[in-house]
Amino acid sequence: MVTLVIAEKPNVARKIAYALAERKPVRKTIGKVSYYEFTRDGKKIIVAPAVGHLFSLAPKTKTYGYPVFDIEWVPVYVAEKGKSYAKDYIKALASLAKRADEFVVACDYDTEGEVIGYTALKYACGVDPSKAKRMKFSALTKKDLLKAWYNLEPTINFGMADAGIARHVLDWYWGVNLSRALTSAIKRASGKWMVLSTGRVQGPTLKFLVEREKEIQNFKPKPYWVIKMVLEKNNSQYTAVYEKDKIWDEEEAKRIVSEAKKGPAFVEKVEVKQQKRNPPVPFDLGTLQREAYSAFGYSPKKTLELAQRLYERGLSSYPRTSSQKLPKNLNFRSILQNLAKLPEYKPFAHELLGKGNLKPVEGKKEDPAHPAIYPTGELPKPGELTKDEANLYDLIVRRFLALFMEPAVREIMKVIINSNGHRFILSGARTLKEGWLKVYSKYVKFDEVILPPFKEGEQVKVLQIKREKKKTKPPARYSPAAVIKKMEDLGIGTKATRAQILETLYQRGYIEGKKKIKVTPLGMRVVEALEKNVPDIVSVELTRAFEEKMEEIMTGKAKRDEVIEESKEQLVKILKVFKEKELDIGRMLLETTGTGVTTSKTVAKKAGALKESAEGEEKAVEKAPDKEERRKPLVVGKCPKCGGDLIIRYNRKTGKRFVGCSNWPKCNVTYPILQRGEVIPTGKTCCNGAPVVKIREKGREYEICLDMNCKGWKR
DNA sequence: GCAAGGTC
Repeated sequence: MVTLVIAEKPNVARKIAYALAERKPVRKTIGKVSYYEFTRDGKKIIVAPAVGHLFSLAPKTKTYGYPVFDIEWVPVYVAEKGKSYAKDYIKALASLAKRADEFVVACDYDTEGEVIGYTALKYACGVDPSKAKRMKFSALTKKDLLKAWYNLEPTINFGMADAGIARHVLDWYWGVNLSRALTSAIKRASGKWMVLSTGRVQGPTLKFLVEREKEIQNFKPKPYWVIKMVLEKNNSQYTAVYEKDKIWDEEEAKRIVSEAKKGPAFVEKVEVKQQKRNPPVPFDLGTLQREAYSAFGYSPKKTLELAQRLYERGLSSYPRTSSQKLPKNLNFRSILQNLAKLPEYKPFAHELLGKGNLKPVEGKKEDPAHPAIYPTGELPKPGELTKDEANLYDLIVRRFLALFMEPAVREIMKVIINSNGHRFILSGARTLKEGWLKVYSKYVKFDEVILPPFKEGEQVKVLQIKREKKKTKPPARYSPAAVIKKMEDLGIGTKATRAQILETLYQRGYIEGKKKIKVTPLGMRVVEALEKNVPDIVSVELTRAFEEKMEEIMTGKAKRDEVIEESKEQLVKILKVFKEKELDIGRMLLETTGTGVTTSKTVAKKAGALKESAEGEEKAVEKAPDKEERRKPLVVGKCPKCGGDLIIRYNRKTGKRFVGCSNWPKCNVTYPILQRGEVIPTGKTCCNGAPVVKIREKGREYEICLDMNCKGWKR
């Protein structure tokens, strides 16, 4: 009897093995994959990892059209570029499965974990998922893992697996079909191939950015006045502000100033309050991403990458967590002892080690799979970390140290000055007791405005009372960190995907600006087009609806395939209408001014996002009354056979481009051409009069002859 | 090529 235990990821496989093994487990490898062998209660056990999803959905037949609903599970490395690392893991599971006669899924206990386990069993191990048992644990401690091992669920949770599968399919149906529809629309209107996309998370994210953009565009600044009193005490000047912070009427402001100037001014009241400020809570990923953005200006994606690197070096814990709580059984003392070896943390760590009871503050958020992010106590070797890694490490360590420290105590002082019946407020604030600020003041700033003592009733020496004209400001643009927060608040995306989805919006040319995000005209039009035709996809309600359906599948109130079928029928209708209006929608996407209702006149001139545009194509849309004549194609040279124009054409079925003669069908000259990159005519010819074109792709440029038999032919 | 979700 050999039992194969499948973990969600390598690190967890190791932990499970160490927890379940009676002695030290034996680590073995297949390819690059480590797995563990050991015995327990006389039973041979192998623990092997997946690396997240090993299988992904892909269309059964390769077409470029839509709608497409015929999909299947394929290895991730087949479906997506850059996933070749998964190959070894699938191989390893397949080979270990041959030796096993019992299977246990030990992935994270959530819908995705269940899908990872289900697909690994079915497609990598080649076994019936209903034969497998389930290890159910919520912490990776020895105690919890052993308990789970001795209380195995008899089967995997098929409700959860079905809900998860439905989520994958629905996201694919909606996302891929609508992305294809958008891409197709802009191609029909412009003749240009440009990938557009949307989805259950991209849609609403872009939408709230668009809403902010509109608020800013429509914003009319409104003037108002503030009144300030400059006063002197102990040879220093201080500025108090009028109790009403905005005065909308200038005459009123004038009146207040002239009345207040008459004086006399005296201290009406002094309010002093002490405020206790508790340490900040442990880092979940979102909070870390926000803090790293405000401290260092790192994008959420960059922060996740840095945190992942620190994790892989063993310096900090797993980053993709939404927990704000530290594990109860973590050995804080030993972590602190190690951190004390680094001079910059030594005084703080020593202070804490002197305390009897080490109790960190904790936040509200929880995560069944992982605790909050903390330093492990492993120390970076000198020079091991890059500047960015070192910055993030410092942030994580200081945050950790702060958790155990005393609250800071702040004094807030408010002096109310009355001058001829008008009240002005002088505010001060200072830190009385630093507490955790000692270690964390690098990353959090509190105002220090120290006021001299004031007594109630004392006369105030007023130097000046003045009014200042100000204007209301439009709402601020979102920063990348603020987008992540907003997504969290709306409950769209996950901790692991939000940063990447934001990057996708940049890649699509929907948004720009590294710190202050601006929606491009293209981004505005995409939301407009979707709102008009597929309002569901830009609404967070779609996520809510999916969640409800998943809940129903899990509880057995709904069937997976019926839910999928229902969504498919809904999409079929939507996509049919979309297709009929494709050309209009495409034209609308190209517009950069106006409301988007006008059609062919206001066109592609400023479609700045169309980076691949070739000269001469853009105006074509203007005189575009008819379906086929709508785009003026790019001429790359003269036809060697009939002297006609050689133009870029697209295969109707596959959407692929090629070079063909404008006199087709009379002349049948065609050349294949690379699918990627911008094509630039050179005017030169080569073999048998075939044109030479320049291809510009991702900053690279090269010239090729279009004749495949040419010696210089590439690809 | 297109989604969103795990993970390196």
